[in-house]
Amino acid sequence: MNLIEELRWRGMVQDIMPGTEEQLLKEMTTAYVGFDPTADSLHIGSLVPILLLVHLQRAGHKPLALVGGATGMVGDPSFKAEERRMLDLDTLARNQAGIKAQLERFLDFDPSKPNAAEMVNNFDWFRDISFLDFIRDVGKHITVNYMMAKDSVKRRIEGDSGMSFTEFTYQLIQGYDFYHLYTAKNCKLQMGGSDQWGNIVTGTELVRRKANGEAFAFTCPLMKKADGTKFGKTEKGNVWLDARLTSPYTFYQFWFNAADADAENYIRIFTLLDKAEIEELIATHRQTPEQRLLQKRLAKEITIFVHSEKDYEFAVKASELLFRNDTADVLQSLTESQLLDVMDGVPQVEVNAADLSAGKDIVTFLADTAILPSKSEARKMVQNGGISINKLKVEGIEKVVDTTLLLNQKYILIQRGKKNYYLVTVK
RNA sequence: GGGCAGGUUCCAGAGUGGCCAAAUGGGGCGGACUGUAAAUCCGCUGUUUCGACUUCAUAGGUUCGAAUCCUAUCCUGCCCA
Repeated sequence: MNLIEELRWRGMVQDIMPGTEEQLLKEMTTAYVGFDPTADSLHIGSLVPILLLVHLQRAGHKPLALVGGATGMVGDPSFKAEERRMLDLDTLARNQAGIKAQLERFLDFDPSKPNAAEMVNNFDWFRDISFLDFIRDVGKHITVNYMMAKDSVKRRIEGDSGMSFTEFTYQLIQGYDFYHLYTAKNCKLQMGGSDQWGNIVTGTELVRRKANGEAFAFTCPLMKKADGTKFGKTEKGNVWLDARLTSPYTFYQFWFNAADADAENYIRIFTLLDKAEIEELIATHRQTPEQRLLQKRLAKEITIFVHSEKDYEFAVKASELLFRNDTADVLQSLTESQLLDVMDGVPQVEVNAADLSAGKDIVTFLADTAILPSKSEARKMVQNGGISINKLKVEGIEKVVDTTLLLNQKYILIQRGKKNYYLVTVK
């Protein structure tokens, strides 16, 4: 299977420019994907473009990862209802560094290889371009009519919040990136999410008009969930690749909880397992969906890919303890190191020994420890039966939290809802 | 620059002087059921020492009383120039 066939089978090709497949078969091709420095870590939404680069490199081509230092200063309006808030320069610099460090993990940057991955930052070439130069050299080639016709900006043009000129410029800036990489690094292909199609095509257009060259592109469908909700979010927000922002346990749980219909797509997109193995897994899963074999395998593969084998094992161990039903007794019998092992990655909360020996009512306790944001929410949660201590449900708001509840003389396990755990440690 | 229409709680969107912490829908959270699923059903969804307190773009004002009326400012959309 060639690269495009492989990606097609995995469901990773949405739009493709004619000639792209031929180009990839003809020679080692340099291709790039852009990453937005909106945070100092990538999240699992970025995993799809990362995997595009991984597949590309495995197929013998040369991947470029572009960090959008310049584009991040402007903000991509594509399909967004409202303008994004601007990031200050320090934040951007920090974010770029964080993202760069993460990408290094997934791609082979060994310079001795002909198709070594490279990292580029578009701030490096935009820094020295003046506004006048830009509008004369680049703006001349693209009409406003062309730019406005893009679906990606339609929502903003027709909507009721407007679009600033800054944002409107975005597609030209991104388009120029492609032109620059084409001339500087012989980069002939851009990939990205399908929401980037408009921006990408502006780039190929610039390459054609300004450099009289031919550039190619394809996009990958945006991740969607079968129930139509947004991919990549949990109750707590984004699922990040950085273990400090999303623990490996939470990360593992995210994939483990994938709906059946989604898991079949995810395993093709997010793992590098081959076709035969994936088809077999799916077939088995359809027969016994309640065993969640597909989700387990999916979660395993990605957790190891993004974190490590060790992190994966912890996550499994913790999941078993936290989700088995009869574990109130087991919990009591754990030694301190066993407990800490399993709770690795569960948010930890500290509390004063003095406070606890005096005893605190459950509502105050939950609010003080910030497990719930306010007393009224804490009260409602307890009254709804949403709080458990050491795997035992709290029956009413009269419940007092004191030292009698301590596990190993220093821990209390608080559970909010079914899936949210907090380990309270006495200081 | 001119005219018109707007800015309401997470979102959409009611409310045009007291009955408004503010309808309804969505989303979110919790519970039951389950496969740590989907669907369904139920509860909650500004804060609180439960007496109150702070909210309806911002700042002033009228009134016993304002999200609702007045003035100024900021922002957005549409139309005209």
